Amino acid sequence: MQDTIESNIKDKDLIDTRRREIVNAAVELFVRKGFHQTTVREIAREFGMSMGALYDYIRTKEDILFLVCDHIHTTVSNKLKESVVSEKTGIEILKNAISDYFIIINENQDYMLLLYQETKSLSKAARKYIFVAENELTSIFEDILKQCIKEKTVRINHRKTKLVANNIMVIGQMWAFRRWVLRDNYSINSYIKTQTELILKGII
Amino acid sequence: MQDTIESNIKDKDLIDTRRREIVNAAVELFVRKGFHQTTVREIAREFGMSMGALYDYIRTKEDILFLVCDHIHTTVSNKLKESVVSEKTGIEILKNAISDYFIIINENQDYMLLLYQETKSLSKAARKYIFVAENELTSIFEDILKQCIKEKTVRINHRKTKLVANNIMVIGQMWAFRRWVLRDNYSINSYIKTQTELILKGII
Amino acid sequence: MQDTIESNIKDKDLIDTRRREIVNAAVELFVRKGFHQTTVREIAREFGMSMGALYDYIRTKEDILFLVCDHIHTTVSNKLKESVVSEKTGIEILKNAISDYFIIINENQDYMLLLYQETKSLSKAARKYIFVAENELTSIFEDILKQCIKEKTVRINHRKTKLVANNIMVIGQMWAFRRWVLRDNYSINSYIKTQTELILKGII
Amino acid sequence: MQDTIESNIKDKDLIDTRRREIVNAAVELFVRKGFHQTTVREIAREFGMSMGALYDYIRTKEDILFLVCDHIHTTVSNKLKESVVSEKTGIEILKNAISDYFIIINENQDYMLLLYQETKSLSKAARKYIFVAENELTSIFEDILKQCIKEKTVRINHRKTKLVANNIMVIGQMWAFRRWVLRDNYSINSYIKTQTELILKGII
DNA sequence: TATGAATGAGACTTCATTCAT
DNA sequence: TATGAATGAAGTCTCATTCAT
Repeated sequence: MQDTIESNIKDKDLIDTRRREIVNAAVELFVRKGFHQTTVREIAREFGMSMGALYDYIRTKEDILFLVCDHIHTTVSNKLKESVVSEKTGIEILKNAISDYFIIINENQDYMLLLYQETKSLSKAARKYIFVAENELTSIFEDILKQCIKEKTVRINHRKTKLVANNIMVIGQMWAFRRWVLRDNYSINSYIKTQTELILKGII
Repeated sequence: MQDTIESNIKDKDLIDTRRREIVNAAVELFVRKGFHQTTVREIAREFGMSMGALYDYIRTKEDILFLVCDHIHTTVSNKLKESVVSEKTGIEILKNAISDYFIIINENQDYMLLLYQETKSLSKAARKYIFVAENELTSIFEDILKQCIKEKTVRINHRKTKLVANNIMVIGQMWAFRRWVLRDNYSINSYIKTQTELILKGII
Repeated sequence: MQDTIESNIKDKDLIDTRRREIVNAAVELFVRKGFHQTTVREIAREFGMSMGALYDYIRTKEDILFLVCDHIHTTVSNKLKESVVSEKTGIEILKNAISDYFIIINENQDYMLLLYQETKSLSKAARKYIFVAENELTSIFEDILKQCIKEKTVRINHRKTKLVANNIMVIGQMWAFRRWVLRDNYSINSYIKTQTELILKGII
Repeated sequence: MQDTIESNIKDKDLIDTRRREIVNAAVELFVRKGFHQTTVREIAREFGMSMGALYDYIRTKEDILFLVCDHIHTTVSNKLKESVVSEKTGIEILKNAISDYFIIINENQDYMLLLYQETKSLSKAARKYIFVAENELTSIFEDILKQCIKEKTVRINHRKTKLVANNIMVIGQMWAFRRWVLRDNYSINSYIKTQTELILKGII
């Protein structure tokens, strides 16, 4: 979806490379200072090129935020999708998916924070795009739950799958958002174990 | 805790009055445009006084954000605390508290969003303050859970109370953050009913 | 028509005063360097206030150009209108009007140059406004010519009045635009005398 | 006079070819958007070569403007010079020259506008060059007028020839500059007819 | 001779904050 | 206590020009 953003540069591969570099440069700054507090100048410096060069690959500062958000989401999404492919029973897949998702979040805590805190600085269109991507992710859990229902290992009304899927997502993100509270009492592993139990008890 | 913020004005009562007005003026603007996109000029206009007057009651723009965040949190917090006072059994109190908290969130959706999205624009000290207040709120649920454990209506390890309390908070906030997804399938009442079931099943 | 331009300042009189100062500051710079070569910083410096203050009275750089163009046109226009009020015969009024207009141009050569060279840098709306004002000026000559026709001192088809009026305007402006060629052979007075003769011979 | 402009390229013919292409590319852009609003990138794109290649044939953006102005002037000038060669009486030649010049202007209205509006963006030296070329053109009319005087068909002081010649030029250019006013009432032919009458009446 | 990515100075504009009244 | 004009630093973005390939 990066093709949406115009560029002065003709070499498509170079655009990809440089945009990756820009994302890398920006993400740390955004995490540390937030989008608004980070200046384009700083990003260019971190990027290692001139401001002019930076602006050859994007059109506005907001484009950078979009690239960053898109990157984060794609990373998380891809990792989760990989992990879900499996031949096991629904309930096993669900446990694994929860575990994998929570671990991914744990490994990308800063990025998750960034993703959810700066979304509102995006244009409506970009926000919508992220929103859709988020829903896709949620539907992964929804699908697993539906399989569980079919296998009769989970006894909830079909209508509730979306809600439970969202619960899982949110409980996962909580590990990033409330880390300062949880850290004292839980490792990521014990967090996963405990939360999985609570979730499963609720739906079995 | 507003005393933290310096003011040119001597009359304490006047400070309180004016600051309430400032919060009222700012909150809608922040909700609509976000903190950074809102200018002090706009706030002053909405406030109905001059920029100079506005700056007699605060020291920086960030102070306004803090006042707003504090106000929102206090509102929610007070409402919840009121509702919890009761003579019923722990489990009844828990159900009521969940219901009340979720309803409060429903009635203050925009404010909740604001509270969690703009927090990072606050200074470290202010952020800490909000953080502590948030924890206080969480501990309300924790205490109820502990009472339930004592009454043996809830069978979870004592250690888990904090986690479950946080889960409740987060599931509640989810109603504000994912409203676009949930709105189609749930009213606030059916949301409360279903989520309460899931939560309770997990811990009983 | 200055009311079209927005301003942060509430005091209407102050707006007028400051805008006059801005016009004075800008006009010399524009004459010397042209609109595009003049920076807002230079204008602010000449204006004697900060850039921020400058932007309290206008919204864009182009606004300054508009103010300048409007000012020039109004100045010329007013002077000409004053001079035309008279009790003499049409032909006398015509001679006087030509003379006055040419003298006004002579006294505002730089401004005339500016007016006609930078017009295309204005927005369409502003250009239209100047265009209309220019036509008003032309119609002054047209009206005089019509009076002459009525008095039978000028024998041209009614239809031609507009053309002749435009000729007079253009011949007058020529004194500003081709000054380097004409200066060697003509003073403004001999220029007026000779051109008036040529024009009158053409229409009598 | 293009030799004034330096070039990296050795092949003189290639320089000429490419510069003609550059002029063709630039002139439409300048007409449409003005010199300052047109970027070198746009010119290169229209030119059909890279920016580097473009800069092999010029040294600065201003050089392009000069090439364009020179081209326009040369075009007009050549066409007029062609048309003047004749064996007729002075007065006939004069009428023809006026007619031809006005027709040329009519056919190159946009270019005339460009020529006179962007001149001030040229360097002093380039401006001078255009200025001299303009004078040459004027002197064509001057010479014809002198011939008329010699033939006693025109009765004006010798000194006035330059003035009248300039009048003719300016009245011609007026067709381009005031086209929106004149268009309703005149075709180019009726414009020529009427203006020629007025001019001749003035000098006979 | 041709390419086009890269440079970097500088342009316009905004806005939190102050201070004379 | 209240006003609002003024400040000026800082922000985003553009674009003529260069240079390695």
